[in-house]
Amino acid sequence: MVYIVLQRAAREVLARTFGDEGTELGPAETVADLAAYVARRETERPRWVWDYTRRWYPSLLAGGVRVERCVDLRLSHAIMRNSTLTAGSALATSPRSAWDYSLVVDEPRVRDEALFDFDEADPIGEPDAAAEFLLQREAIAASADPGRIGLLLAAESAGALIACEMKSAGLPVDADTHDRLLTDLLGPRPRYGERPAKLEALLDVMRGILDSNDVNPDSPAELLKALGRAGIMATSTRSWELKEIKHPVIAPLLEYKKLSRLMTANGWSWLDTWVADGRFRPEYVPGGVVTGRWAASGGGALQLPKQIRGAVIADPGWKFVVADASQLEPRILSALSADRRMAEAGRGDLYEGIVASGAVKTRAQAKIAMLGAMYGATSGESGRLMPALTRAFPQAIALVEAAARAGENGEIVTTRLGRSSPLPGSEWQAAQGDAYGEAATPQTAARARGAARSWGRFTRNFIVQGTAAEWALCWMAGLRGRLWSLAEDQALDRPHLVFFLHDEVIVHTPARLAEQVVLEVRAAAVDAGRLIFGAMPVDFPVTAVTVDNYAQAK
DNA sequence: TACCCCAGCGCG
DNA sequence: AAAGCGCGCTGGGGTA
Repeated sequence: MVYIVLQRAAREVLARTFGDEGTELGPAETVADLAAYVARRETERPRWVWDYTRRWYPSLLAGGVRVERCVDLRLSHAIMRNSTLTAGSALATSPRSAWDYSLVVDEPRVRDEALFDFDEADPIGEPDAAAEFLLQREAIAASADPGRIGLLLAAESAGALIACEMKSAGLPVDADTHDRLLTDLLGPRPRYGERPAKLEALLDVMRGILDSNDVNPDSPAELLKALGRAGIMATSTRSWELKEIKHPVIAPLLEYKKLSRLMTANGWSWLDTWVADGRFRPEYVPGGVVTGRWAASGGGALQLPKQIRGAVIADPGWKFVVADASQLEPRILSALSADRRMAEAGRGDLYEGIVASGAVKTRAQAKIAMLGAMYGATSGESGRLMPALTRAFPQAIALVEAAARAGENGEIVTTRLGRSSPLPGSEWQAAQGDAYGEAATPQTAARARGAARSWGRFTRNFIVQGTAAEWALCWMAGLRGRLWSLAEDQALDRPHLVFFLHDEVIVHTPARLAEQVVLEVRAAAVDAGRLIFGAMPVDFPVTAVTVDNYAQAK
C-alpha cells in the first residue's frame, strides 16, 4: 500500500509518499495543480492522507476527480485518542494538539465555515500531517487489536469520502411535487408571515371551542393556560399527553400541531433555503455523534419526514434503490454477545423468532422488550418483559447489563471495532462524590444514583448503537466500491449513493442497473457482517426496493 | 439587536 | 405505549 500525504504550504501543496513500513518513498513533491496530480497518481490506488476530508475532497470532486480511499487524520485521531485499543500509545498520551480540536464544537477555529472552503493554508499554522500520520501508524501497530482498529479507521475514512460525494451529488427533490404535497395538506402557499388556509381554519375551530380569540397555539405556555381556562388540566402540550384527554378541542389541536410542524420544518421556506437546482445538499458529519453515528446539518437531513418523501423523485430514466438493514440493532446485539439462540431467532424476522422462542407472546411485545433491553427500560410494559427476555437470551442480555454496570461505575465501554465511550463529565463526578461526602443527604444520594443509572443507560446503548454504526459504515463503504464497478461512465452517470440514514441508504441509479444495484446492496451487507463478526452466524438481511420516489419505499 | 435556552417533534 | 438511547431544527420567550 502506498500512502500519499498531502500538506498545505503557503502557496502550494506538498505531497510526500510513504510505504507500509512508514518509510518515505522518494522526495517530497511540490504540487501546483492538485486535481491533475491526484488524478494522475490515483492510478497507483494509494491511500490519500489528509487532515480533514471535507477540506480537500469537495474541490477535487468539483474538478471531476474521485479517489478510491483515504486516511482522514482528524477522524482517525479522534477515535484513537479515546479508544481502549490504543490506550498507552504516544498518540493517546500526548497533550491535546491541533489534531484534537476539529471536532470540538466550542473550538473557535472551526466556527468559521469558510476555513474549509478556503483553498489556502491555515494562517494560524498547518499542523504536520506526515508526522501525525506516522504517529497514527505506530498507534495502530502497537494496538491491542490492529485488525479491528484498522478496519474502523478505514471505514470511518471511507465514510468521510462518501459524505462529500453525497453532498456533491445531492438528493433529487422535485420542487413542484413538494409544493403540491404541501398545498394538498395545508392549502396554497400563504404570503410571508401568514398561516396557510388549513391552519387558519383549524385555529378558528379551536378558538370557537375554547371561546378565546387570541390563543396562540404556537406558544406552549400560552396554549397550556388557554387549555387550563377551558378546564383541561394538562401538564404539558406534548401530543402524546394531549391524546389521552377527551375534549372536543383536542382533535383539531393535534391536527394543527402536526401540520404546523410540517409547515415550519419542511415547508416552502425549507425548500427555498435548502433545495437548489433540484437537489437537497445537506452537510453530512461523519463521526458527528458520540456513538459514531453521523450527524448532519442544514435542512435536517436525518429527519426528512415521511409526509414529503414523495417529493424525492429519481431523474427521468433513473430509479432509486432504497435499502435498509432490518432490525439492525438487535441483530448487532446478538452478534456482539455471540448469543446463538438469539442469532437463531434472527434467521427470519427477528421479532417473530423471539415469539417462536417462547419468551414473549406477540411480535409487538418482542419489539418493545428488545428496545427496552437496548435502552435500559425499567418500568412500563418494556420493563415487565425484561425477565422473560433475560431467561430466553441470557448471553445477549448479560452483555448489555455489563455495559450498563460499567457506565454506572463511571467506566468506559468500547464497540466491537474499538470506538470507546467518553468518561462522564465533571458534574457527574461531583454528584457521585456528593453521595458519599460529609454533606451527603438522601437527596444527594438519590441524585447521584439517578445520574449513575442514566450514564449506565448511555453506555448500555453505546455499544449497540456504536457497533451498528460500524456495521453501517462497512456496509456503505463496500457498497460504494461495488457501485463504482457497475459502470464505466463519469461519476454521476454511474449508480451512486445519495442518502444515508443510520441503517438505510438510497442509491440513485440508471434504471437499467437497478436490479444489479439491489444485488450489490445485499452482498455488501453480507460482507459487512463477515468483516466485523467473522464466522459468527448472524444474518443481516436487507430490505431493498426499486422505486421512482422515496415515499414508495414503505 | 444578538444571543441562549426550552419545549416540542421529526428521524433512526 | 408514551418508560429507556442518539440526534437537529424551529419558534417562543427570556436575557444582555
